[in-house]
Amino acid sequence: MPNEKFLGEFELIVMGALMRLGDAAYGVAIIEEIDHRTGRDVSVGALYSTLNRLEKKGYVEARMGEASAVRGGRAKRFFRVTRQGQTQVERSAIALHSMMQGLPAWLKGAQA
Amino acid sequence: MPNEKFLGEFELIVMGALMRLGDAAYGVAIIEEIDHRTGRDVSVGALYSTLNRLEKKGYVEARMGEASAVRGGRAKRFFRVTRQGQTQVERSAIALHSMMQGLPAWLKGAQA
DNA sequence: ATCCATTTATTCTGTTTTGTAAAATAAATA
DNA sequence: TATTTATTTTACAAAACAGAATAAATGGAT
Repeated sequence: MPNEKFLGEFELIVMGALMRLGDAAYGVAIIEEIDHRTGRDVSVGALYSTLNRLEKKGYVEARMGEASAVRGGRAKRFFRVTRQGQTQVERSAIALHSMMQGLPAWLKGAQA
Repeated sequence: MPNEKFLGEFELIVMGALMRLGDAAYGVAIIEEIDHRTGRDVSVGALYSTLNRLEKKGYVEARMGEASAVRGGRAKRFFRVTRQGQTQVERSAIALHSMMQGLPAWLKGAQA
């Protein structure tokens, strides 16, 4: 029996952003949320290819929104974490925590 | 200026194992440490290619040990995290924590 | 009313880096 | 010289990433 997979580093970051944003989770908002929390400058390509991959694996679901009445207000694609996705985040969190708990570098990260 | 990179998911796991093992961090011991803590079945190839990449980036350092007086006791290659590597683990920890803190899935992982 | 520049947004294309398994090789002892 | 512990090599799959292309909307000029 082969290994069950864990979420990649960026996949986990994106899942976190989705969970935080709830209903408001679409492209630009996700990029801004990640930038705001981590200072990371995420390219659109990086984000969407990750979202599509997560969708294919059944860890996120997408729904189409409606166009908004502002210049360029094209319809958004909103994402949310599925139950399966939630489970995967937990699995990754457990693995990471088990491995890193108690280490100074990790604790330092927890405070910041 | 492009983005500074973060450690990958498995890279972070390996760095954690090195920190835990201290002086005793070599191939088999690292694999066993990861298996023990996470249940993950790491192949030797996966481990060494990751260690070599981390070494090339200056995040770990290797030293050769001496052969041990047991059947097949070939000399081991021991690894330790460099100061730069320590910094990278912190950076990744901070990013991950900032993104995930407060989320139920993450907290659940922290307990387990 | 229609064209078109501009804006917000997603999709597509291609490349690099990371993750992985398995086979090959090496160095030791019994 | 067979067996054991260990590392190295090889080859490929998956994840991360950037940037260009495309799409769909509005606002203003004519």
